[in-house]
Amino acid sequence: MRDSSLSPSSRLGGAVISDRIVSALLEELRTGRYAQTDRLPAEVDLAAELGVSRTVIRDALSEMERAGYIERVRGIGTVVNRSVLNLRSRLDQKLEYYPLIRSFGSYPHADGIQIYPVRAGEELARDLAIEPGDDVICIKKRILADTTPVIYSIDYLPRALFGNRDYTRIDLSGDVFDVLERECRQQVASNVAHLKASCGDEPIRAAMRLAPGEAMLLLDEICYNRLCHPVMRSLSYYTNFFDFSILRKLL
Amino acid sequence: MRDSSLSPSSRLGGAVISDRIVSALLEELRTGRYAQTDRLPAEVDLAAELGVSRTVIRDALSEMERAGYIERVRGIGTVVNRSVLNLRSRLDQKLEYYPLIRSFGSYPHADGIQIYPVRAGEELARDLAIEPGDDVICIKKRILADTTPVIYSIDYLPRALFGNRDYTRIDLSGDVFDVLERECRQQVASNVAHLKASCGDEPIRAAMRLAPGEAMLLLDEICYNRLCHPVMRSLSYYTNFFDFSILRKLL
DNA sequence: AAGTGGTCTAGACCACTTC
DNA sequence: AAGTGGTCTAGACCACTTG
Repeated sequence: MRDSSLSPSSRLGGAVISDRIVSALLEELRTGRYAQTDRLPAEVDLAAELGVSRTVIRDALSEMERAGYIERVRGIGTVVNRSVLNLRSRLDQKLEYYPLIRSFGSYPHADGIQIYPVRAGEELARDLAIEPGDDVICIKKRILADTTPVIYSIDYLPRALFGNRDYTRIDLSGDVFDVLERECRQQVASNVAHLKASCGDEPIRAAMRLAPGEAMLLLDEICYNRLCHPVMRSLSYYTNFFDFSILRKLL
Repeated sequence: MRDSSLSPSSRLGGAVISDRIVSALLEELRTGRYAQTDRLPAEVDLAAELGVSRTVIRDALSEMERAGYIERVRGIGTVVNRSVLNLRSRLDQKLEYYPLIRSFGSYPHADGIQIYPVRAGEELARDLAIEPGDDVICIKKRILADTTPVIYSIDYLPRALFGNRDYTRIDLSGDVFDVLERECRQQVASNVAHLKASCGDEPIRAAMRLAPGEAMLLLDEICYNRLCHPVMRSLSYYTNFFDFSILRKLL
């Protein structure tokens, strides 16, 4: 029943048409035909115009609603939230800080890197779904945007992720997400972060060049791969260089 | 084609069957048949067992995936994320702090309440989609959990939301979400928060009884109703009494 | 080859809002 | 009454993973 000419050349993994529709609608909303409107056309109209079934349109709109760009109201229509549309630095959507720093036009790099092995205690073992006493690699470093210190990060990676290789011969100094992907074939799909405000201890404050009265966001995170298996625990201190936003919705 | 006997007595607004399925599955995952497993049955099996079409199952699973409880992997199945399942205090899901404080078994109440009118400046007017110079009601207060100060909040509500009524005769001292709903017929559907770490100024630190070296989360929020119209701006200082977690996912 | 989730169609009816 | 989004069915085929 499906016209396969609609989904050709799909080297992509998952959604094809409906993802393309999301991109197209976001583009139209930002700079195109729908840039001035606060309502999208009715679902049936969109479906007719784009030559797909209403289900496809609804899939696309569901994704956009999940991200907060629109709100669908029964009997009314599809309403646009322009404020959300213009947000950058969404803490709930972005996981990696290297691309984030680049998006500000700054050059991300690390210094003061320390790498050493530790043995997992009770808590770390539970967090990483390993046994207490198992080997864990700890990576501490300071991240700068150009010359400004913006993050102090402490990462814990299960030694087992590197198999039998000698991890001391692997370059662990770059973006830890790249390391995980390149060296461990692990993609981080989601991440649970506990949020605190922290002033940090003296060495960290000095490293981050904090003025008195300045505080940092402390993100205590566990990263999971697609199969919901933990692959990393991180503690990251973020200065207020970042203007993180998050979308909060009742579910 | 639809058997209406499946959706009886639906005083509920939206989803009926699929919402019931979400609740049932979450219950089974937490304390029932699926409490020990890390995979849910295949979609077709769930559909057959529950006597609904696969679409309904997929709607339910989509909602659960959005919340982070499960991850669906093509060719593999539906994987459970037990860590997310056990989270409380999700900053991305909860908007109101009164119920949150209650969920810790504490009694939420406010003191030091100040209410006064202000005129909107450029920024506030833009945030609230009103004109500069328009009347805005400012509510400042301290929130306590039992006897511990946990939040200092500053709320800005457009005067126009109260129509012609004399707002000084309205009780604005309780949960501001209740006030919005009861007095303004406005339900907050979503909320964009900008996150900072802050030490606060001296009066606030004193009011919150902060020790030296303690910092607070500062949430700078704009609340929207279902129609994506802003209804409130808030600045809230949260002490680390709260252990907020958030789910971060690539979209 | 078998099994899983992902996409899509075509059509039906329900619930809510507005005129 | 007309229009909107919300729910649901029944069935098809695609893409990926595993044995």
